[in-house]
Amino acid sequence: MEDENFPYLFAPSFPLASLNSLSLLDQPMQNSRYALDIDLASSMVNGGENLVFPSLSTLSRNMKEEENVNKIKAKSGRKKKYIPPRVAFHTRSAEEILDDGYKWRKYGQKTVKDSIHPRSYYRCTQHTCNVKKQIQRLAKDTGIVVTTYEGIHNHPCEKLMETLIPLVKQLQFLSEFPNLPSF
DNA sequence: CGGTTTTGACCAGCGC
DNA sequence: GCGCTGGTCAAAACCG
Repeated sequence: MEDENFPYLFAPSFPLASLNSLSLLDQPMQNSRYALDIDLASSMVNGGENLVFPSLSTLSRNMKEEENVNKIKAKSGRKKKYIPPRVAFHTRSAEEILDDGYKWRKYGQKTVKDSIHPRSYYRCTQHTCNVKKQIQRLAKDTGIVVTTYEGIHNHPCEKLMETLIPLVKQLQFLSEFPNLPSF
């Protein structure tokens, strides 16, 4: 893959569940720079990996660039809070906790202005990894859950590895018998 | 017992 | 300054 950061940015199951209706929003949520509109209700209709993966790859690259630019600005410029790039997923779902393949630890919850529903704060449980996410319901449309990610995972997704490792082992095993009929 | 959630306290920006 | 708001800390509670 051309973007080395991409595989660690988002786990497969989360976007995969929503391939059918992923689209870029015109207006990003709050202070998140990028937003993706996802409809879980129409999930699993067909596989559209080619649709999603390139756009997430681009997002990852944009976030990295923006992070670098902002850090340089923060160093040389005046005292302003550094806001890291964020990505917001809009997901129509009754369930708030969407499985994105990573393990998270909740570290806070806040009632936010102009919304009945509280916002929850999560951190990636991997000690070396400081990726965070926020979860809240959209005030305007309660059916929509907004999941905002901040940072890029510096380790692979557990769930992804769980499924991949047996496959790789099997391939290694099969490769020891080059005369086997291929499929 | 170890990890996670809950929840009020605390703190840092921002606008006035 | 001062109050409001959003983000984080940390102690206690909770749970397998």
